[in-house]
Amino acid sequence: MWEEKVVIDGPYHFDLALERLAKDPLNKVDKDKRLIRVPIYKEEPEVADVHAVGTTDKPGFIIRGKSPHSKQQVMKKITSVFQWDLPLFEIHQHFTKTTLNNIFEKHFGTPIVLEFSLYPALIRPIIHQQVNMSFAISLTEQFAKTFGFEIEGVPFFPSPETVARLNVGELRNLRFSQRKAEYIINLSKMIVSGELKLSELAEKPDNEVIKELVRIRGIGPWTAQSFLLFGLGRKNLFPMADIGLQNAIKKLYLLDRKPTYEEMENYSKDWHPYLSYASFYLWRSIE
DNA sequence: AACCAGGGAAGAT
DNA sequence: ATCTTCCATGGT
Repeated sequence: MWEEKVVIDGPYHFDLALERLAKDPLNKVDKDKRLIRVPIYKEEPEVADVHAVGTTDKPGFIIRGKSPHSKQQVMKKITSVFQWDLPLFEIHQHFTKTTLNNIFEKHFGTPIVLEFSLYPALIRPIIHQQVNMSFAISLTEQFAKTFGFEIEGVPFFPSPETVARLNVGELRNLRFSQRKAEYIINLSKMIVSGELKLSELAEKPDNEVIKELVRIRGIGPWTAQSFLLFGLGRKNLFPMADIGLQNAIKKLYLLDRKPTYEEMENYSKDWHPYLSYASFYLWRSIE
């Protein structure tokens, strides 16, 4: 058992981040205690606790882990997942000059918290394709709880090896569509065989990652962009196929219909190179 | 009951 | 290359 305190530059509104994370039952969040229990995916999976002790302007955290042996690794993972190394001030500064000014002020300091591991970061958007949010969240929960495992009550996604051995029927029983079941099992098989190496994607530029992922059946532009945004923490993604983004823009600009791709392209011109944050805050604006 | 949902593949033009 | 249709299931 070890404990470490981290102080970072503000703004960083941890409570708003927890509020969003709490919508997913797989996340073990205690908003009153300002605490989240984090699954750490590594050789020997373990759980770490992240506990906020500071304010939005002076953010501080206490991290508690199990084995001193893996402390370095866990701290590095948590720092990157919670994006503690990215100053949000500069990003807010950028958006004050744009049409997203009000939205950014309303959700001031909300960080993008990444997926806890790359494999879930790819599986989750596939599950989320085309179905409403509550059903998607329910599917994902059943998937993780049925085929994954738990440590100290914290759910972990199954490994690619486990999923690769499933048959379509086992996922159909959880109300997955035939196609989605095929997508997920085949993708897992590709990871197991080494045909797809997620950790290597992390070294490549956005456009190459998209090019490589889109060749895989079941992964289109939206899913690849989502992986880059929430899996790799890339800063400049704007998934225009996303219904939520379309609705958020419709609301922001008071349109009587969903925007065309061309309109979205035009609106987003001032938001580079932080399109991921524009996307994220637009999603927040309709939640 | 009808329409929509944090898309993508397959088929048609 | 770009547009249209089908997939498939639950929520509102």
